[in-house]
Amino acid sequence: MDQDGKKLAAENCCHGQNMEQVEEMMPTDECLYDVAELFKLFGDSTRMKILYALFESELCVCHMAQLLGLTQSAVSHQLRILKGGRLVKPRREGKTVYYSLADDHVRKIIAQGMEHIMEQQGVMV
Amino acid sequence: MDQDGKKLAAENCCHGQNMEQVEEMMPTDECLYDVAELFKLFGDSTRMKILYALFESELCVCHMAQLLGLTQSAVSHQLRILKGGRLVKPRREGKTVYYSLADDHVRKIIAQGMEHIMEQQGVMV
DNA sequence: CTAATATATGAGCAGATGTTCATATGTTGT
DNA sequence: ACAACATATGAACATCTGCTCATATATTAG
Repeated sequence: MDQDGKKLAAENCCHGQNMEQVEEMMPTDECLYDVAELFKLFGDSTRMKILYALFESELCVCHMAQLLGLTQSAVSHQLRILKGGRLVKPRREGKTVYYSLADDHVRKIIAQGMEHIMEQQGVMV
Repeated sequence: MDQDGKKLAAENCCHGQNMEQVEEMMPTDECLYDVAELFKLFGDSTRMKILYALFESELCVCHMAQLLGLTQSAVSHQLRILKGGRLVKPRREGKTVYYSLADDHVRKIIAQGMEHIMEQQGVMV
């Protein structure tokens, strides 16, 4: 029993588990939070569309909007978020701003996700 | 001018861009949506904690709750979502249910995200 | 069957998120 | 300076999300 008078379930089940070991290899809460925040950036179809559109070459905001069938405003808002997360970087040329993927990691992460989807579709009936 | 009497911005800027080419290599909307949905699963710190806890070995629900300082209910709700997305799989043994990562892709994706975070922290001042 | 334990789930709620609309900022040409 | 164009941003709003609480289901022991 603990101080509250209730037995903690964890004390009774899966005794074989080495909890200390699991706890030791866990990253800090802050680190896990940051990773989650990173993946959150990829977790919206509008942002994913934008990122994928930038896979091969840079594009200006208006072209992205046109290509993806989105409002200029919506694209701009999402680009702001992506820029904040260092997933894309802007390059100004006169009135237009060209965006491109910030680094190759972004490409790798998306590719990995895409792979996983494809595999699952293959497995699905 | 288009039919609405407004010029489309995209017609005037970045003339050098080959939009057809970009459009051709774009995956279907459905595919992009699925990838976004996949990443959304990784985009919550509670779920990320759970996934990372399962990195090395399977764990039962109550142990996850204890280890991560979460309610059993909260963990169970998130496990349901993760299971739905085929990121984890359950194994029943008597009263307790052990969860483990569904496949190695999950590990790879998390590792890739973690790498990205580490790199950025290195770059930061 | 009943009690105890482990997990799952539905309802309700508070906070986060993405879009639209209007408007501001920045750049170029006249 | 002014007009036109490209982009950015703030406010408002509707939707989505994750948590808590209560309760249901499943399994085992007695």
